[in-house]
Amino acid sequence: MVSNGLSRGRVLEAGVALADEQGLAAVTMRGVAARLGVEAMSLYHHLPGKKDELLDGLVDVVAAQIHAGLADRPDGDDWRFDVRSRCLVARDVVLGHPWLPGLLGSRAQIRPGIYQLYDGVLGAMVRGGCTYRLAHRAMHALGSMVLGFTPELFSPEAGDEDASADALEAMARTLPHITAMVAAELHDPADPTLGWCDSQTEFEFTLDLLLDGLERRRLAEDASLRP
Amino acid sequence: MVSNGLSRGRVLEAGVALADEQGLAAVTMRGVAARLGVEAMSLYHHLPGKKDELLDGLVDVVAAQIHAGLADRPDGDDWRFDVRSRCLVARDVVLGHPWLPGLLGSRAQIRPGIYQLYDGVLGAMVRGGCTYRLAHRAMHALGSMVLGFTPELFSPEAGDEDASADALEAMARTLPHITAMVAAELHDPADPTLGWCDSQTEFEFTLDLLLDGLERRRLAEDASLRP
DNA sequence: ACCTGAACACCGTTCAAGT
DNA sequence: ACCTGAACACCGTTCAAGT
Repeated sequence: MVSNGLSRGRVLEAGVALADEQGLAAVTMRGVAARLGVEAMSLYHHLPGKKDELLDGLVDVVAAQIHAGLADRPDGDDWRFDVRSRCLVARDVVLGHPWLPGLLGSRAQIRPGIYQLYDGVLGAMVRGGCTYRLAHRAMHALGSMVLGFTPELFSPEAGDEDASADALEAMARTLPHITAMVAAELHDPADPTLGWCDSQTEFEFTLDLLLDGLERRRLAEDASLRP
Repeated sequence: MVSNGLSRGRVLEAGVALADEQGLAAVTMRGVAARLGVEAMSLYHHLPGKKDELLDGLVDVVAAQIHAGLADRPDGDDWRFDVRSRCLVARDVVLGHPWLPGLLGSRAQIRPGIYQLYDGVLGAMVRGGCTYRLAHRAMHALGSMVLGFTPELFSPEAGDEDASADALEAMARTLPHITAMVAAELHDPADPTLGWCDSQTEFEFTLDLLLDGLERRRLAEDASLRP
């Protein structure tokens, strides 16, 4: 036969299955190839970016599964319900691929599919009346819960310095809320303590959010024990 | 000379420095050895557990740094202040070793030094009047924020099935609050929906904690904009 | 005891060669 | 175009050998 039926999609599918069954360490070029009944070197034809592209592809596959799960999910009139259901869908998918958080943490670049997930949450919050700053902080808190990490949206790597006008337009099209958020925060000198993705401030904000909520639950438990 | 001055401590120190400078991928037996001016095979004498022991040792070094930072930190009369300062110290140390969360996520067993950190937070919360159940949920929420993960305390691996009476006694001594929490939750049939570390319930609890807190912040912002 | 050199089975990747 | 075999520089690890 002229072709083996090998394709980028089949290779990534095999990589995900291998990671699910034997962990990320088992995902080697030779291992994935063997699962497809093929030589390791054959993979390079379908993954010009080499193993980096394989690993990025694993992230893309999981991100696509999350997006598929989000598709048949109705938007409610309560932003909390909406964000909550998005997080639950994402978590449900990630539970089936427990290697994902570790993989995400080890990758240099964040994949577009992951950015799109954050963009959706951001949109739901802003529609619900949240400011971009509040939504930004929520992203960090929720991201670390669901995916085990949160990308620094403002870091130099996120928006490459050589970003062309075309690239910016494309970003505004696929990530409208992230784009708007960046614009809003760049032009908002209201709170100089926050500044440019001040991650320490973000961290303390989320920490206090949790501590305040826990104290409120503690007081409620106290009250119900001593009526 | 009869000895090279090589020791477990010096090997781990070199491993941490290498990880800090070039990332976790650079931490190879040969790489660490080269940094010490020695052959890779020499390391095995000081790390009988091989590379696994090296990686566990990196975790231990960072955990020790956090414990050192916690030592000169006064306990306040507000549990939130106490927990907050513990989290900030831990985060401060982890920022200097950004490879730690990924490493923790990839390790099978959780190190005693990490358990001790959780035990300290647990103790502060219980002293402040929190129930063990609430403190348990807080641990998951805070753990994923600071270390990027939270161990399943009740999983079979955590308390090995062949745990001897001696081992249990040692655990009760070094991890008094975790031991008490496990005991309390095992003998508390009050809430059958939670059960044995029901991680889905834990997740939804934390999620709602965040969403409720965000909604409260949103309403506060709204009120301040329209006085 | 502490350290080493040679060797083995792996890994990612290149390159020239097959069809 | 799609796939392969041989080869290279790495990796963790073993083992027999040095001191």
